[in-house]
Amino acid sequence: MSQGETVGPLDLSVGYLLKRAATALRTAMDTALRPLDLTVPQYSCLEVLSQRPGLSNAELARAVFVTRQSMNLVLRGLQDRGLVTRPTTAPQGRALPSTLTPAGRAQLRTASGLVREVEKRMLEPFSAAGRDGLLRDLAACVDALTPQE
Amino acid sequence: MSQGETVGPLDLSVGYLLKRAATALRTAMDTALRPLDLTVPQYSCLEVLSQRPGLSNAELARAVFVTRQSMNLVLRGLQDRGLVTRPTTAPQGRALPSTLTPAGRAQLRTASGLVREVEKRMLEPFSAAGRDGLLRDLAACVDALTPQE
DNA sequence: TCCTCCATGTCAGGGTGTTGACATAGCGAA
DNA sequence: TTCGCTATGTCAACACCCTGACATGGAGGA
Repeated sequence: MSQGETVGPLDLSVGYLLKRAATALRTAMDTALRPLDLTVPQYSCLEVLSQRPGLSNAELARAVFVTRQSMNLVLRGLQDRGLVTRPTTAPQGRALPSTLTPAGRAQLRTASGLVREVEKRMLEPFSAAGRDGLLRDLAACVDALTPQE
Repeated sequence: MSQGETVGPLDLSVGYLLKRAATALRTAMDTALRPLDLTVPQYSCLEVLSQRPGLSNAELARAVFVTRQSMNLVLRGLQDRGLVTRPTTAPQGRALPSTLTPAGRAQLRTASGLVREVEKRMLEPFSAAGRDGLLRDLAACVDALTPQE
């Protein structure tokens, strides 16, 4: 059953492989982050927040491509674990700017190492030029699919 | 907000772009298939069933990388709409081989055209060689991430 | 023969993400 | 000033998929 049968032209479809690759990466990241009790969305949130501190819930949601509601749950979980702080009252407007706590920064550091390890494993068979090419190709796919260019 | 701000090194991460590309493709396929009242898993099921008729629920699930339970729901929906037939009693063993009905084949034909259109749009900026290279690169990523080589 | 192991289909429960909706706070034009 | 318009945070309901579990049917070894 493994792969001896007639697999059909599915393996020749870019869409099929794209999904397979994304799923494999997601699974690998998930298992790598499990010892830290971090899900992939939680890690993504920490990473974005580290690069752009003070982002509001809605801005974070847009950056990670989820809804505000989902990001709110993620943020609340991180908040309860003391990895992220959010003021109880909005400094101006309604946006509550989130920031990493020192514990959050430490957790992110180890998590980032693990994730980078996974990416390195995935990109092992590539040369530096090949990696850049893949990056460019994926970006081209996204651009071609995005309606409002 | 669009993309003028400091996006940080996120756009340089292959994992990030992989996820973005897969999400964009999924969304595009979903909107393309919406007029036919087909979800992406339903379409995938029809496509696999067309290439390998008589597959059982469990085999279909493995082919599409979902659980038997999820595939069972998909299959039941397709069955209720008359696109797929499944015998009520197993010819042998417990497996119930599924087959496309003529209506299912017709629906798949138009759906397949729409999906192919989306893929064509995504691959527009690529040459034939570039497309093959992308295919090969994605397969390499999957292989590098899959534990049991 | 009988018995153990494996695969299949199915049911129940939980987790996670989404859509829809609502109240509130700032901004800009009449 | 006052009236929309937009954006934000939050609640509820729903859908989807997964993990866990169970009963049944076949195959292979003692």
